[in-house]
Amino acid sequence: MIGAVDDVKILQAIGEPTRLGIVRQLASGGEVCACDFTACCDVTQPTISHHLKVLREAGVISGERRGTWIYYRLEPRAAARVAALGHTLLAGAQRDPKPVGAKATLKRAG
Amino acid sequence: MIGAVDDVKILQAIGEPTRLGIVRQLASGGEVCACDFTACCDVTQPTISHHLKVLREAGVISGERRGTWIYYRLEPRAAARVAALGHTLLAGAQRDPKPVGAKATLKRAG
DNA sequence: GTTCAAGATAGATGGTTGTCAATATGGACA
DNA sequence: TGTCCATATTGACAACCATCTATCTTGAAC
Repeated sequence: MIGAVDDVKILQAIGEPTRLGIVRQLASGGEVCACDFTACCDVTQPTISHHLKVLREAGVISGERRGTWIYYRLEPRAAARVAALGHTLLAGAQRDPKPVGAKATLKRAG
Repeated sequence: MIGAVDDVKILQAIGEPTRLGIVRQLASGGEVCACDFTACCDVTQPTISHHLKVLREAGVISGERRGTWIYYRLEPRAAARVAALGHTLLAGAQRDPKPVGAKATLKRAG
């Protein structure tokens, strides 16, 4: 399946307290200056910069420089992948329980 | 916000190749015997057992013993949290770009 | 060009994590 | 009771990661 590796990267990226905080702030703010993350989260500026890089390289956010400041926003493509995965899991969780494991089925049959 | 910590745990849990594979298999299979994970993923049995424990402790899956085998399934609550987060991110990504950062706004004004 | 502030990079470090081999546990069945 | 099989636990180790301090780069304005 194409994109499976990217999904892991996305989940790894947002599966960290500071980075999930950044992403949530972006989701509610739409567009946020990098300088504001330093204020909100209890880590130093290089750490924020590192986390922004991780999120950027995972395709979760993108930044645009405007003068001295850099403004970040969420990447719709990554957001869509998380939403799709959530939908898949929810559908799978609500499905009727019917075991289909090949090995288990064979053993139960034999 | 209640649940933020749990979200990180859930994302950390499914943000690993083997574990995401397990979860995807559960989503499509509904209910899977632990013995079948050993076959699919290219790791040893203790490693699978370890990953199942991580997923269990994050509330992503639950297991039920039936005779010799243990059958795992997805936990609807965790699946719902992923779906909700995906929805939040998608909504935030599609929002009109309007910077709201307090610090940045102040600086641009002054 | 100089200065100042925003952001990125480098290097170091302590903690976490994925993996394995070896062993333990616990149900099923003879 | 004893054996077999599925699963869990233990202990060890290498790789990775989040964080820091210090320093570099870059754009703006004087």
